[in-house]
Amino acid sequence: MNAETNEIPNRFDFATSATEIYDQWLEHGCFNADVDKTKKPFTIVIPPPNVTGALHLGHALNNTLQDIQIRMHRMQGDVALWMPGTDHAGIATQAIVEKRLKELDNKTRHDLGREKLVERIWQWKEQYETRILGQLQRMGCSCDWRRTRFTLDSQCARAVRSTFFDLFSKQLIYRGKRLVNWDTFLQTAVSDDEVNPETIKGHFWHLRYPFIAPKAGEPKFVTIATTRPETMLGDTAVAVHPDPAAALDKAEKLLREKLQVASVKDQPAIQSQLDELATRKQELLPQLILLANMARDGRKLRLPLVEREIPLITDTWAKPELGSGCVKITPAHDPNDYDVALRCSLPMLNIMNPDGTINENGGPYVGLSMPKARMKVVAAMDDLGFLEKTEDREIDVKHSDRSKTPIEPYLADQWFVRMEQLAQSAMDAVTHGDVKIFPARYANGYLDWLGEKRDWPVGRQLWWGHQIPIWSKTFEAAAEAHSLQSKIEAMPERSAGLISVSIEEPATVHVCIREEDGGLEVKLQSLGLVRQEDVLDTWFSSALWPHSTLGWPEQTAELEYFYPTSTLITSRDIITLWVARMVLMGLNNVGKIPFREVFIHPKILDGYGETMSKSKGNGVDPLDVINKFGPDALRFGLVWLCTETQDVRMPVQFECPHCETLVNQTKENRQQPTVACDKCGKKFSTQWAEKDEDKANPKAPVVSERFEVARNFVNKLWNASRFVMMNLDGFEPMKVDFQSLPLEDQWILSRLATVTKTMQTELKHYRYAEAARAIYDFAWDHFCSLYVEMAKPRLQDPEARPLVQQILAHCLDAMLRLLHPITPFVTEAIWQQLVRFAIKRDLHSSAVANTWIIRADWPAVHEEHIRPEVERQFAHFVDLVGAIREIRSRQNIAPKIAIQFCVRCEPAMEKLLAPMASFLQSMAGATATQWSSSPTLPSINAHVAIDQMDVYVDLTQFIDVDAEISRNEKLLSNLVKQIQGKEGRLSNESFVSRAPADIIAKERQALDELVAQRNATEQAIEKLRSL
RNA sequence: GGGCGAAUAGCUCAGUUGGUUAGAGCGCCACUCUUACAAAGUGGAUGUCGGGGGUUCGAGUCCCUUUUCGCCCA
Repeated sequence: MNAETNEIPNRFDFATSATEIYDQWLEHGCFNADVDKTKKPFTIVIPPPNVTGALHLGHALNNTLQDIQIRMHRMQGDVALWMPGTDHAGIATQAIVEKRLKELDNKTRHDLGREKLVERIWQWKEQYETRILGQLQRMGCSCDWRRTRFTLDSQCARAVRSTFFDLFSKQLIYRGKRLVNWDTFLQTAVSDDEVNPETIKGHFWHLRYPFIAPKAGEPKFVTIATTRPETMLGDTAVAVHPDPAAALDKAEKLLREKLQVASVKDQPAIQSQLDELATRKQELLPQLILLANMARDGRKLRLPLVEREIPLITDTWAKPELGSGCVKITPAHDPNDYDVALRCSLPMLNIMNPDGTINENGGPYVGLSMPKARMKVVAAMDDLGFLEKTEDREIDVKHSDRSKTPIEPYLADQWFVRMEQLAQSAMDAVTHGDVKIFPARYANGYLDWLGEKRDWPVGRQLWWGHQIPIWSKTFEAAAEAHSLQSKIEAMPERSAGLISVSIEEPATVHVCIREEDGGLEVKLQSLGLVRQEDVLDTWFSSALWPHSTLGWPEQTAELEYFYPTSTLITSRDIITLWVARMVLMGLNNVGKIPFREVFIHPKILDGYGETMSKSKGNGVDPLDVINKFGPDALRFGLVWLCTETQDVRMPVQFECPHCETLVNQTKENRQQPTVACDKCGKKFSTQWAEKDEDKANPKAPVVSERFEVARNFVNKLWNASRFVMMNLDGFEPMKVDFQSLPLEDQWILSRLATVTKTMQTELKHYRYAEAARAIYDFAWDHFCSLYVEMAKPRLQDPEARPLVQQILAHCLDAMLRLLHPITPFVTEAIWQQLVRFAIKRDLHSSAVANTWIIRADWPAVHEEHIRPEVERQFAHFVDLVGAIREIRSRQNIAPKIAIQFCVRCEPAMEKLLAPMASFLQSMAGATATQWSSSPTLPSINAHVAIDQMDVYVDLTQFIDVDAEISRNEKLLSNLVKQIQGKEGRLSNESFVSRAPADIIAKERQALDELVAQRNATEQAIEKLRSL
């Protein structure tokens, strides 16, 4: 904008304006939220993005939705606090840094050591935190940056220590041996949520174990089948079903039931299974019964290779309908076998080192990796004649989500949180309605997951995270442990509540220290206690986020005022991992729920319906979208698509850096380092470019044309504002009597009041797309296409001009405020210019407009302006304009040529529409010659029937007979179709006798009108033919 | 295997308690540089509402079933 000449460019220059505006907001503390008891608090804590990498479009959506709520509540006069921060994302971040360490320096974390590695991760964190916060700022997020937290900073650390100490003291934390998912690459246990099954090609090896001293008539071997033969080194039993006959009968019964209800297509497969079962009964069953008896008789086997004696046992885990009917039991390396071992009191033999190699229990195979051990074991068994056969088979192998390497089930010491009570409290919070989840269907998953009340394994064998604050010592004898326990219990720190002590059977002492305290640590170390190496699961610290960020465990003024927070806005994949745990931790620590509402927003998918990810190459950086379309378009575009039921599908394009053409991303080209432009043919590079030859091509931003709608809307808004401002010279605020306003003014004010009300209720209920559509329709169709068009002639009339200026200024003002939460930059830019033309512009207030729209009041709903009958009346005008325009277009009459028409209507309609003559002139280029219940028709005319009016456009000068005939014929066939439908319905006896009277009456009336129209149309066609 | 969700115009999506001829934006076609906006304006064409069955006078909407896709859990 040129301040001297009042010239306004016809595009919003977001590239320079956005940062200027954001800096101004920052400079003036517009985002700051401080305790003010005269006002209501409104609080949101950000779902802290992981510092693993830059933000993607999913984050952009998530944060836009939060910013909208924050900005709206801020305008509504609440103290709106948006608490920002990032998450250390334990395993994910460490995995990335370790991977880079390997790639760049070819080193492992052990080469570096704990301290050095953690230092490196902090560097990584600083780099990405800066990038992430920068991205949020470019999006316009109005967080209170003074309060930015990190889940690993000292304040969060203190909250973690306090929580851990509290749970430990309540005996809700314990250590136990459990079979865990072991990631041999990262050398840590990972939770079930961090592993994914992948189907890979494997083998099914059938192995024989010899019996020790079998009796006459008994088999010499038992055959088992396994996909992981190396685990035989840790076998401690072989199981057979206790009653194989009954088990086979049961399996058969199930199959027969299935066959009964199966579709024809599925029947053959089930039948063949039944046939196989019958064969088994014949051939295998006697053998299995014999084996079950042998097991009961205590028969033993000699485990080959390690030459260990192991029992044959009976357990229902052995399935007679599968394989050989017998199964090897490896308790320390298989979850099902682990359960069997618990049931049958079998020893558990660990054969693996943390790095995935065979340990000393593996006999001759010690030191080999699991895959190498597998090959050697199979070869050795083959040499011994114990390999019966090998089958190819597809098998599901769990893979670590982080390192992408296969998971080894592994028996390890793990720290757990007992979930029984905690989970129940979080379930109650939702079932009692204290925490409301939108959309409600997501409550199911939350409740189901918590309902399992599985204890939470919280330890991770990592270096990046909150180290578990427990010092332990294991003794030979229980008595020694108890004596140390007594000694510690007698310490003054114990009575001061700084330490807590417990015994893990049989002889381990655990001491938990409440707060960071070097002296105390030394004291415990002098007693021979050693700190636990493990760190806590990253979700442990994020679970405290709503209260730890507000200062807990201190009872701060912020905590008292802003907690519980108002709403949590997040994505569905972390409802259990994060949302549920925040609820239970909030209840445990603060005694109150952490938030009253939770809104689960859709996921952003690409054009193929796949989730976006960097590894697929279909990810979109919000900054690319901002650079091309602007931050407001990014936000509006996301909101426009954020509906309640559907995920957001978003086809992705490369933007050619040479010619700016959008090149569709396909499953092929998104994986390639360089792609050729569809249009100019020149090459550009993608995220995969690594070689110099690829990098030589300029990199293409990845965007989506879905944002064009929003960009166009922002432009429309900008130009409508430009029009208003260009026509505000000489503007003086004036008092307005609503009742005596012309129809068009009453109408736009009624529309404005309605859309204000809609925005408020839709946003309150998180129906973002509906809100966006409401304001879009208002701004584009109602304000721009109709009101502004009608304002044009009025602005030329000195008498009408002041009033129109007032209404325009008022509407623009309110519209900008309604849009500000969604499109903050463009509305602020316009707002600050508007001040120069109209500093007082609100119809209801003589106050000077606020300097900042971010600080302006949210528009009040003026119920008294909502006039449904005015909106109905106005619709007649819109219909009339449309009818005339259609004829113009059909007859191809140039816009500059004036035409005439007459209308058959009742006097009331004439009274309503005759005063609008000037608008018909300006908007349809047409003049009415008559308004009458029986007008004299032009000799050649085109007739259009609209609600309560017949419009006859004079075509004496213009007639294109063929065009008019074809228009009428089309109309006629349409009418005939409808008449047939209605006549059919009304002649249907059951419709007439059963449908409600008002529906029937409506149908009759509609039919009469249609028949009248048909007759008129037929006559018109006849007349046209005679010309 | 269990649970949740989706399937509507070429594309992305609306469609409240069942009730005239199922809507929007983009794209497409035609015509317009009309001084806010060509990122615009005006008009137009485009649908077996995934398939099958049922309830009902009447079904995109309710019920059953089936197919395909996505997500979560096992």
